Amino acid sequence: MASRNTVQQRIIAEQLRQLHSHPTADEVYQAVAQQRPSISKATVYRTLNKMVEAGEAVRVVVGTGAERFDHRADPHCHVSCVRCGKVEDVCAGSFADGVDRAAAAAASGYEILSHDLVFEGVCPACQQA
Amino acid sequence: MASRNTVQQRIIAEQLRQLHSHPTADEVYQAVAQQRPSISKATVYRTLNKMVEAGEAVRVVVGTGAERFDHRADPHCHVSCVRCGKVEDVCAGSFADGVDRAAAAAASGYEILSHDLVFEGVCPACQQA
DNA sequence: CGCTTATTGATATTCTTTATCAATAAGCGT
DNA sequence: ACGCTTATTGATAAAGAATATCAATAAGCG
Repeated sequence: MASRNTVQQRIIAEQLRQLHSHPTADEVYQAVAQQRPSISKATVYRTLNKMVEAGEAVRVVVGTGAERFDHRADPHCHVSCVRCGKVEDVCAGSFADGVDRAAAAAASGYEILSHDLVFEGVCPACQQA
Repeated sequence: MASRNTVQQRIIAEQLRQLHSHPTADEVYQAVAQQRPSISKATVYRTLNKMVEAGEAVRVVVGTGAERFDHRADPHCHVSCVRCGKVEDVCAGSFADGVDRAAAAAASGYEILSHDLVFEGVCPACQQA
């Protein structure tokens, strides 16, 4: 028996799909706990890691602090606000990130599996203050 | 008196300049401690953060685990090996990363200050095994 | 309906980084 | 060269995030 389909995993996956805020593991836990108060934080961490490994989610590593998770598995990049810490998608629609994996592979000798592109800046809201 | 020129800071800066392995704060501490065993880990953390803030070093955030520091402050990107965790520079010399900050700014409304491009893959050594 | 065992929940533990605070020393004026 | 002020250090506690451990639970097979 390779793997089992548990309620916990289904709820976590669904919550992550609904959260478009690039939540931390703890934030996913908060959302899941609304629906299933008995869930353990360890289960959330385990399940999120499993989803990342299965390619069903993406781990977004931004600056310092906790890791964040993205329900979108298709290639796209992120902006994070250095003031408030918010993370958003960029490259929505027609904007291609222009990253040349082949060139990186050639230059490094690595077999390139993926890449992450993160912009740091100040979000529109924080530009006001 | 704005800031002081201390031996500790000089040793840390010099060690970081000599380490081209994108060391973690702890690895920098190990190197510095060779030369000044009485140094505190807190001082290493503090000084590295100060250097990053001053633009004299770069914090490289790669996958999970500890943060890494780069003596190079000029814009370039990184490859990390998903097997052994090693981090190396790419984009050495003529390879430009082709990232379009203006487009990201236009698409997001953010004021873009910097960007990080990290490739994940398998390094030549790990490809053997 | 049992049985096996993957998964869970609760908690301890590890690991990384920051906070605290008395002691030290950098660098100014004299 | 000598104090004086206070930025910086060293040692350690504390915070925070993620993983490890392990008995209890439940998924899904026959």
